[in-house]
Amino acid sequence: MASGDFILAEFLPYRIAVLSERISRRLSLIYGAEAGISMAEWRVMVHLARCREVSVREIHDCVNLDKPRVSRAVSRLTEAGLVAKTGSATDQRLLSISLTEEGQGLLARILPPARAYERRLLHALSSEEQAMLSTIMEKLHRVMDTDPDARPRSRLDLPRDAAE
Amino acid sequence: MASGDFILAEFLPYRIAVLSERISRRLSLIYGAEAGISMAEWRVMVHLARCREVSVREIHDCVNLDKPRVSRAVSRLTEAGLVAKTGSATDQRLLSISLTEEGQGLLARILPPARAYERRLLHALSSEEQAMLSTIMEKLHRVMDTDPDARPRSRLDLPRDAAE
DNA sequence: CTGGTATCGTTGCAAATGCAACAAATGTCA
DNA sequence: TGACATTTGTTGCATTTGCAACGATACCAG
Repeated sequence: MASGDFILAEFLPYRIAVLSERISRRLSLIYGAEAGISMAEWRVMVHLARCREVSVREIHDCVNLDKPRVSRAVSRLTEAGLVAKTGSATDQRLLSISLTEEGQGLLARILPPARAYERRLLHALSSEEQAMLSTIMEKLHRVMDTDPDARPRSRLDLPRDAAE
Repeated sequence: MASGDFILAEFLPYRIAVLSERISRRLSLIYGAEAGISMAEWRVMVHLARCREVSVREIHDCVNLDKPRVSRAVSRLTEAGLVAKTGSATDQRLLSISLTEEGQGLLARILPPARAYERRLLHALSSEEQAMLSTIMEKLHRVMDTDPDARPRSRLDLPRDAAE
Protein backbone atom coordinates (compact mmCIF):
# COMPACT_ATOMS: atom_id res chain seq x y z
CA MET A 1 0.00 0.00 0.00
CA ALA A 2 1.50 3.27 -1.10
CA SER A 3 2.07 6.13 1.28
CA GLY A 4 -0.16 8.32 -0.85
CA ASP A 5 -3.14 6.18 0.03
CA PHE A 6 -2.89 7.15 3.63
CA ILE A 7 -5.59 9.63 4.55
CA LEU A 8 -4.78 11.59 7.64
CA ALA A 9 -8.38 12.66 8.14
CA GLU A 10 -9.37 9.01 8.49
CA PHE A 11 -6.61 8.09 10.88
CA LEU A 12 -8.18 7.39 14.24
CA PRO A 13 -5.50 8.94 16.48
CA TYR A 14 -5.59 12.08 14.40
CA ARG A 15 -9.35 12.28 14.44
CA ILE A 16 -9.50 11.90 18.18
CA ALA A 17 -6.77 14.49 18.64
CA VAL A 18 -8.58 16.99 16.45
CA LEU A 19 -11.87 16.51 18.23
CA SER A 20 -10.24 16.68 21.61
CA GLU A 21 -8.35 19.83 20.81
CA ARG A 22 -11.40 21.50 19.42
CA ILE A 23 -13.47 20.73 22.48
CA SER A 24 -10.69 21.68 24.88
CA ARG A 25 -10.14 25.00 23.19
CA ARG A 26 -13.81 25.79 23.27
CA LEU A 27 -14.05 24.86 26.89
CA SER A 28 -11.00 26.89 27.81
CA LEU A 29 -12.90 29.96 26.69
CA ILE A 30 -15.24 29.34 29.59
CA TYR A 31 -12.75 29.11 32.40
CA GLY A 32 -10.16 31.22 30.60
CA ALA A 33 -12.26 34.25 29.81
CA GLU A 34 -14.33 34.04 32.93
CA ALA A 35 -11.58 33.33 35.39
CA GLY A 36 -8.26 33.68 33.61
CA ILE A 37 -7.12 30.21 34.50
CA SER A 38 -5.47 27.58 32.35
CA MET A 39 -6.55 24.03 31.74
CA ALA A 40 -4.09 22.75 34.31
CA GLU A 41 -5.42 25.17 36.89
CA TRP A 42 -8.96 24.25 35.99
CA ARG A 43 -8.26 20.58 36.56
CA VAL A 44 -6.54 21.24 39.84
CA MET A 45 -9.37 23.35 41.16
CA VAL A 46 -12.01 20.89 40.11
CA HIS A 47 -10.11 18.10 41.78
CA LEU A 48 -9.73 20.10 44.95
CA ALA A 49 -13.44 20.75 45.08
CA ARG A 50 -13.90 17.05 45.49
CA CYS A 51 -10.90 16.01 47.52
CA ARG A 52 -10.68 18.75 50.07
CA GLU A 53 -7.06 18.38 51.14
CA VAL A 54 -4.54 16.73 48.90
CA SER A 55 -0.86 16.74 48.07
CA VAL A 56 0.73 17.62 44.77
CA ARG A 57 1.40 14.02 44.02
CA GLU A 58 -2.19 13.02 44.59
CA ILE A 59 -3.35 15.68 42.18
CA HIS A 60 -0.70 14.55 39.76
CA ASP A 61 -1.98 11.02 40.03
CA CYS A 62 -5.57 11.98 39.50
CA VAL A 63 -5.87 14.64 36.84
CA ASN A 64 -3.39 13.57 34.18
CA LEU A 65 -0.86 16.31 34.67
CA ASP A 66 2.79 15.76 35.37
CA LYS A 67 4.19 16.82 38.67
CA PRO A 68 5.88 20.06 37.59
CA ARG A 69 2.72 21.20 35.90
CA VAL A 70 0.69 20.58 39.01
CA SER A 71 3.29 22.30 41.12
CA ARG A 72 3.27 25.40 38.96
CA ALA A 73 -0.49 25.43 38.65
CA VAL A 74 -0.79 25.29 42.42
CA SER A 75 1.72 28.10 42.76
CA ARG A 76 -0.17 30.34 40.39
CA LEU A 77 -3.46 29.54 42.07
CA THR A 78 -1.93 30.27 45.44
CA GLU A 79 -0.68 33.64 44.26
CA ALA A 80 -4.14 34.34 42.92
CA GLY A 81 -5.58 33.52 46.32
CA LEU A 82 -7.68 30.66 45.00
CA VAL A 83 -5.82 27.89 46.74
CA ALA A 84 -4.07 27.48 50.09
CA LYS A 85 -0.84 25.57 50.54
CA THR A 86 -0.01 24.32 53.99
CA GLY A 87 2.73 21.98 55.01
CA SER A 88 1.42 18.71 56.31
CA ALA A 89 1.91 18.28 60.02
CA THR A 90 2.78 14.60 59.99
CA ASP A 91 4.99 14.49 56.91
CA GLN A 92 7.14 17.54 56.28
CA ARG A 93 7.51 16.63 52.64
CA LEU A 94 3.85 16.77 51.81
CA LEU A 95 1.79 19.79 51.07
CA SER A 96 -1.80 20.09 52.07
CA ILE A 97 -3.56 21.91 49.28
CA SER A 98 -7.13 23.13 49.39
CA LEU A 99 -9.43 25.68 47.84
CA THR A 100 -9.87 29.00 49.58
CA GLU A 101 -13.31 30.51 49.94
CA GLU A 102 -12.49 32.69 47.01
CA GLY A 103 -11.47 29.64 45.01
CA GLN A 104 -14.71 27.93 45.88
CA GLY A 105 -16.63 30.98 44.80
CA LEU A 106 -14.81 31.18 41.53
CA LEU A 107 -15.34 27.52 40.83
CA ALA A 108 -19.00 27.84 41.63
CA ARG A 109 -19.25 30.46 38.93
CA ILE A 110 -17.31 28.50 36.35
CA LEU A 111 -18.78 25.07 36.84
CA PRO A 112 -22.31 25.82 35.63
CA PRO A 113 -21.29 27.02 32.17
CA ALA A 114 -18.77 24.20 31.91
CA ARG A 115 -21.44 21.70 32.77
CA ALA A 116 -23.79 23.41 30.39
CA TYR A 117 -21.35 22.96 27.56
CA GLU A 118 -20.93 19.31 28.36
CA ARG A 119 -24.70 18.94 28.33
CA ARG A 120 -24.79 20.67 25.01
CA LEU A 121 -22.37 18.12 23.64
CA LEU A 122 -24.16 15.19 25.22
CA HIS A 123 -27.48 16.49 24.03
CA ALA A 124 -26.36 15.81 20.48
CA LEU A 125 -26.13 12.12 21.33
CA SER A 126 -28.84 9.66 22.15
CA SER A 127 -28.51 7.89 25.46
CA GLU A 128 -27.47 4.77 23.58
CA GLU A 129 -24.76 6.73 21.86
CA GLN A 130 -23.63 8.18 25.15
CA ALA A 131 -23.33 4.75 26.64
CA MET A 132 -21.62 3.46 23.53
CA LEU A 133 -19.11 6.27 23.65
CA SER A 134 -18.14 5.32 27.17
CA THR A 135 -17.81 1.70 26.18
CA ILE A 136 -15.71 2.55 23.16
CA MET A 137 -13.41 4.87 25.02
CA GLU A 138 -12.94 2.30 27.71
CA LYS A 139 -12.05 -0.33 25.14
CA LEU A 140 -9.48 1.92 23.56
CA HIS A 141 -7.99 2.61 26.95
CA ARG A 142 -7.85 -1.07 27.61
CA VAL A 143 -5.74 -1.64 24.53
CA MET A 144 -3.20 0.71 25.97
CA ASP A 145 -3.51 -0.76 29.43
CA THR A 146 -1.98 -3.91 28.01
CA ASP A 147 0.67 -2.00 26.10
CA PRO A 148 3.85 -1.55 28.13
CA ASP A 149 4.90 1.35 25.90
CA ALA A 150 1.78 3.34 26.58
CA ARG A 151 1.48 5.60 29.57
CA PRO A 152 -0.39 4.06 32.44
CA ARG A 153 -3.80 5.44 33.16
CA SER A 154 -4.43 7.66 36.10
CA ARG A 155 -6.06 5.92 38.96
CA LEU A 156 -9.20 8.03 38.86
CA ASP A 157 -9.62 7.54 35.15
CA LEU A 158 -10.28 3.87 35.58
CA PRO A 159 -13.92 2.97 35.22
CA ARG A 160 -15.63 3.05 38.55
CA ASP A 161 -19.22 2.24 37.65
CA ALA A 162 -18.71 -1.43 38.33
CA ALA A 163 -19.34 -1.80 34.63
CA GLU A 164 -17.11 -4.77 34.90
CA MET B 1 -25.57 21.18 42.90
CA ALA B 2 -22.43 21.67 44.91
CA SER B 3 -19.03 21.97 43.31
CA GLY B 4 -17.88 18.91 45.21
CA ASP B 5 -20.27 16.76 43.26
CA PHE B 6 -18.46 17.46 40.06
CA ILE B 7 -16.39 14.47 39.03
CA LEU B 8 -13.63 15.36 36.64
CA ALA B 9 -13.19 11.78 35.51
CA GLU B 10 -16.77 11.78 34.25
CA PHE B 11 -16.54 15.09 32.47
CA LEU B 12 -16.70 14.40 28.76
CA PRO B 13 -14.19 17.01 27.56
CA TYR B 14 -11.70 15.77 30.12
CA ARG B 15 -12.24 12.14 29.22
CA ILE B 16 -11.72 12.81 25.56
CA ALA B 17 -8.62 14.87 26.26
CA VAL B 18 -7.12 12.14 28.39
CA LEU B 19 -7.78 9.46 25.82
CA SER B 20 -6.50 11.62 23.03
CA GLU B 21 -3.32 12.50 24.83
CA ARG B 22 -2.66 8.92 25.74
CA ILE B 23 -3.05 7.73 22.19
CA SER B 24 -1.04 10.60 20.77
CA ARG B 25 1.82 10.01 23.13
CA ARG B 26 1.88 6.35 22.35
CA LEU B 27 1.83 7.03 18.66
CA SER B 28 4.57 9.62 18.89
CA LEU B 29 6.85 6.87 20.10
CA ILE B 30 6.52 5.35 16.67
CA TYR B 31 7.45 8.31 14.55
CA GLY B 32 9.52 9.93 17.28
CA ALA B 33 11.80 7.06 18.14
CA GLU B 34 11.97 5.71 14.62
CA ALA B 35 12.41 8.99 12.81
CA GLY B 36 12.96 11.72 15.35
CA ILE B 37 10.08 13.81 14.10
CA SER B 38 7.38 15.60 16.04
CA MET B 39 3.64 15.31 15.67
CA ALA B 40 3.52 18.46 13.57
CA GLU B 41 6.19 17.09 11.27
CA TRP B 42 4.42 13.79 11.10
CA ARG B 43 1.19 15.43 10.01
CA VAL B 44 2.96 17.54 7.42
CA MET B 45 4.74 14.57 5.91
CA VAL B 46 1.63 12.47 5.78
CA HIS B 47 -0.25 15.26 4.12
CA LEU B 48 2.50 15.73 1.58
CA ALA B 49 2.42 12.08 0.69
CA ARG B 50 -1.10 12.60 -0.53
CA CYS B 51 -1.01 16.11 -1.95
CA ARG B 52 2.24 16.14 -3.79
CA GLU B 53 2.86 19.88 -4.03
CA VAL B 54 1.21 22.24 -1.61
CA SER B 55 1.74 25.59 0.06
CA VAL B 56 2.08 26.27 3.75
CA ARG B 57 -1.40 27.64 3.93
CA GLU B 58 -2.89 24.57 2.34
CA ILE B 59 -1.18 22.37 4.86
CA HIS B 60 -2.30 24.69 7.60
CA ASP B 61 -5.86 24.37 6.36
CA CYS B 62 -5.78 20.62 6.20
CA VAL B 63 -3.93 19.21 9.16
CA ASN B 64 -5.10 21.31 12.09
CA LEU B 65 -1.87 23.15 12.74
CA ASP B 66 -1.53 26.89 12.83
CA LYS B 67 0.56 28.60 10.23
CA PRO B 68 3.70 29.19 12.30
CA ARG B 69 3.75 25.60 13.36
CA VAL B 70 3.52 24.42 9.79
CA SER B 71 6.17 26.87 8.74
CA ARG B 72 8.59 25.69 11.38
CA ALA B 73 7.81 22.06 10.80
CA VAL B 74 8.53 22.51 7.12
CA SER B 75 11.78 24.29 7.93
CA ARG B 76 12.96 21.50 10.17
CA LEU B 77 11.97 18.88 7.64
CA THR B 78 13.78 20.80 4.95
CA GLU B 79 16.93 20.97 7.03
CA ALA B 80 16.61 17.25 7.60
CA GLY B 81 16.38 16.72 3.86
CA LEU B 82 12.95 15.15 4.05
CA VAL B 83 11.10 17.92 2.30
CA ALA B 84 11.84 20.31 -0.56
CA LYS B 85 10.75 23.94 -0.58
CA THR B 86 10.54 25.67 -3.94
CA GLY B 87 9.05 29.01 -4.71
CA SER B 88 6.02 28.83 -6.92
CA ALA B 89 6.59 30.16 -10.42
CA THR B 90 3.24 31.87 -10.86
CA ASP B 91 2.82 33.38 -7.41
CA GLN B 92 6.02 34.51 -5.75
CA ARG B 93 4.40 34.41 -2.33
CA LEU B 94 3.59 30.75 -2.40
CA LEU B 95 5.88 27.91 -1.61
CA SER B 96 5.71 24.61 -3.33
CA ILE B 97 6.44 21.99 -0.74
CA SER B 98 6.94 18.33 -1.45
CA LEU B 99 8.54 15.22 -0.04
CA THR B 100 12.02 14.35 -1.13
CA GLU B 101 12.91 10.80 -2.01
CA GLU B 102 14.43 10.48 1.39
CA GLY B 103 11.25 11.80 2.94
CA GLN B 104 9.21 9.30 1.02
CA GLY B 105 11.49 6.53 2.16
CA LEU B 106 11.23 7.59 5.76
CA LEU B 107 7.47 7.83 5.59
CA ALA B 108 7.26 4.43 4.01
CA ARG B 109 9.07 3.04 7.04
CA ILE B 110 6.94 4.88 9.58
CA LEU B 111 3.51 4.39 8.10
CA PRO B 112 3.25 0.63 8.56
CA PRO B 113 3.75 0.65 12.32
CA ALA B 114 1.49 3.67 12.63
CA ARG B 115 -1.19 1.89 10.69
CA ALA B 116 -0.59 -1.21 12.73
CA TYR B 117 -1.22 0.68 15.91
CA GLU B 118 -4.42 2.11 14.55
CA ARG B 119 -5.51 -1.39 13.61
CA ARG B 120 -4.68 -2.53 17.09
CA LEU B 121 -6.98 0.12 18.47
CA LEU B 122 -9.72 -0.58 15.97
CA HIS B 123 -9.41 -4.28 16.55
CA ALA B 124 -10.70 -3.73 20.07
CA LEU B 125 -13.95 -2.46 18.60
CA SER B 126 -16.62 -4.29 16.69
CA SER B 127 -17.43 -2.92 13.29
CA GLU B 128 -20.66 -1.52 14.72
CA GLU B 129 -18.68 0.25 17.38
CA GLN B 130 -16.29 1.61 14.83
CA ALA B 131 -19.15 3.02 12.81
CA MET B 132 -20.78 4.34 15.93
CA LEU B 133 -17.61 6.08 16.95
CA SER B 134 -17.49 7.91 13.65
CA THR B 135 -21.11 8.90 14.00
CA ILE B 136 -20.62 10.12 17.52
CA MET B 137 -17.52 12.10 16.74
CA GLU B 138 -19.24 13.69 13.81
CA LYS B 139 -22.18 14.68 15.98
CA LEU B 140 -19.92 16.27 18.52
CA HIS B 141 -18.17 18.18 15.79
CA ARG B 142 -21.48 19.34 14.50
CA VAL B 143 -22.35 20.87 17.83
CA MET B 144 -19.28 23.01 17.52
CA ASP B 145 -19.93 23.74 13.86
CA THR B 146 -22.97 25.67 14.99
CA ASP B 147 -21.09 27.37 17.80
CA PRO B 148 -19.55 30.67 16.73
CA ASP B 149 -17.14 30.56 19.66
CA ALA B 150 -15.69 27.22 18.64
CA ARG B 151 -12.88 26.98 16.14
CA PRO B 152 -14.02 26.15 12.66
CA ARG B 153 -13.21 22.70 11.42
CA SER B 154 -10.49 22.11 8.89
CA ARG B 155 -11.78 21.52 5.45
CA LEU B 156 -10.40 18.02 5.20
CA ASP B 157 -11.83 17.04 8.54
CA LEU B 158 -15.36 17.36 7.27
CA PRO B 159 -17.01 14.05 6.58
CA ARG B 160 -16.44 13.05 3.01
CA ASP B 161 -18.19 9.69 2.80
CA ALA B 162 -21.38 11.27 1.56
CA ALA B 163 -22.76 10.10 4.86
CA GLU B 164 -25.12 12.99 4.54
C1' DC C 1 22.02 5.50 65.29
C1' DT C 2 23.69 5.62 60.46
C1' DG C 3 24.25 5.01 55.67
C1' DG C 4 21.53 4.05 51.77
C1' DT C 5 17.17 4.40 49.35
C1' DA C 6 12.68 6.20 48.21
C1' DT C 7 9.39 9.98 48.03
C1' DC C 8 7.89 14.84 47.73
C1' DG C 9 7.77 19.20 45.71
C1' DT C 10 10.50 22.48 43.13
C1' DT C 11 13.55 24.31 39.79
C1' DG C 12 16.53 24.59 35.30
C1' DC C 13 16.49 24.42 30.85
C1' DA C 14 15.77 23.41 26.22
C1' DA C 15 12.06 22.94 23.15
C1' DA C 16 7.38 23.71 21.70
C1' DT C 17 3.40 26.65 21.54
C1' DG C 18 0.21 30.57 20.37
C1' DC C 19 -0.54 34.92 19.05
C1' DA C 20 0.50 39.07 16.89
C1' DA C 21 3.38 41.76 14.04
C1' DC C 22 5.89 41.83 9.89
C1' DA C 23 7.88 42.17 4.95
C1' DA C 24 7.02 40.75 0.46
C1' DA C 25 3.96 39.76 -3.22
C1' DT C 26 -0.53 40.06 -5.25
C1' DG C 27 -5.07 41.85 -6.04
C1' DT C 28 -8.39 45.75 -6.40
C1' DC C 29 -10.36 49.83 -7.76
C1' DA C 30 -10.24 54.72 -8.50
C1' DT D 1 -0.95 54.07 -12.83
C1' DG D 2 -1.06 54.41 -7.89
C1' DA D 3 -2.96 54.11 -3.25
C1' DC D 4 -4.94 50.68 -0.42
C1' DA D 5 -6.29 46.26 1.14
C1' DT D 6 -5.30 40.98 1.16
C1' DT D 7 -2.71 37.10 1.19
C1' DT D 8 1.51 34.34 2.18
C1' DG D 9 5.11 32.82 4.83
C1' DT D 10 8.21 34.08 8.55
C1' DT D 11 9.77 35.89 12.80
C1' DG D 12 9.57 37.86 17.80
C1' DC D 13 8.34 37.04 22.04
C1' DA D 14 6.18 35.72 26.09
C1' DT D 15 4.27 31.61 27.91
C1' DT D 16 3.83 26.71 28.41
C1' DT D 17 5.61 22.22 28.15
C1' DG D 18 8.31 17.97 29.30
C1' DC D 19 12.00 15.91 31.18
C1' DA D 20 15.66 15.43 34.26
C1' DA D 21 18.08 16.86 38.21
C1' DC D 22 17.89 18.70 42.71
C1' DG D 23 17.41 19.58 47.90
C1' DA D 24 14.78 18.13 51.60
C1' DT D 25 12.37 14.92 54.24
C1' DA D 26 11.04 10.27 55.51
C1' DC D 27 11.79 5.34 55.57
C1' DC D 28 14.58 1.17 56.30
C1' DA D 29 18.23 -2.24 57.12
C1' DG D 30 22.09 -3.40 59.72
